[in-house]
Amino acid sequence: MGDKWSVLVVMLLGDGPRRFSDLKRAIEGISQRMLTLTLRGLERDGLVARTVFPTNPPRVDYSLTSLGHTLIEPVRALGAWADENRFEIQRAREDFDRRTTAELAPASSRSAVGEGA
Amino acid sequence: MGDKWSVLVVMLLGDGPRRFSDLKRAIEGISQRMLTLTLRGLERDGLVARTVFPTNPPRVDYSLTSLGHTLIEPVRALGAWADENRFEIQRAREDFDRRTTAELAPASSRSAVGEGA
DNA sequence: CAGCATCCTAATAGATACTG
DNA sequence: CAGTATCTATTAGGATGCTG
Repeated sequence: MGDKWSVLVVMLLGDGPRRFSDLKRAIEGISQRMLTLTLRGLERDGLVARTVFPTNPPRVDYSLTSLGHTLIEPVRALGAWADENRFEIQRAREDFDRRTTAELAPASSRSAVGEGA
Repeated sequence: MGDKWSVLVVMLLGDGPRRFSDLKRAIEGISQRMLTLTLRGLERDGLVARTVFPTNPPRVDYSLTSLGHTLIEPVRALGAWADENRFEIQRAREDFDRRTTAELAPASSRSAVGEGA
């Protein structure tokens, strides 16, 4: 998928299997519906395995498949990048927003101007 | 951002600067509106630089910033993963969909059943 | 060429209530 | 506990027309 919930779930399951509500608590901010949809999507793609224990109350474990495990490394690399650069990105955004909020105080256009090639 | 258009743009700009319509042609399937929004977003995050040549007709180059360049490697790793595993994922999806389309011919539930832990 | 503005639709997220 | 069902609000995205 590529969306943020899927990324978080894959990262969490990288440390081992987890139960539904366990994931729900761990993620914080995700609705139970989105967690269901996310897990269903990951399961569909063969990244996550779903194991039902027919106990009462019911228990369902989610774990990464072997394919899912191969995803961790590249995803982690990207996560690390995001983490390392989040302040620089934040700063860039603030700069950009300040520059473009000055849209009403002209005398300067929005972009760098290049020399004719 | 993380969306697919941004990923594609970053990959393309990894090979060097490109002009707007150049990108539009290269991406194929992107609308001019989405390309504008995507570039604006990347510019805002400090990943892409926009250079205007005040010629006639106007010319605008987009290129990766140094921050943008550091993104290429992790993004490429993820892209490589997706490429390597796309058939397996496709197969997993077909399996999953076949299994869940049989939702109307029961006598088997949707998931693996675990032994009681 | 490189866009911005506007309109409109379809997909998505999120909250809430209910079930085996 | 682990969901499903339903409804609403927000968003993404495409199409079109206009400008410097």
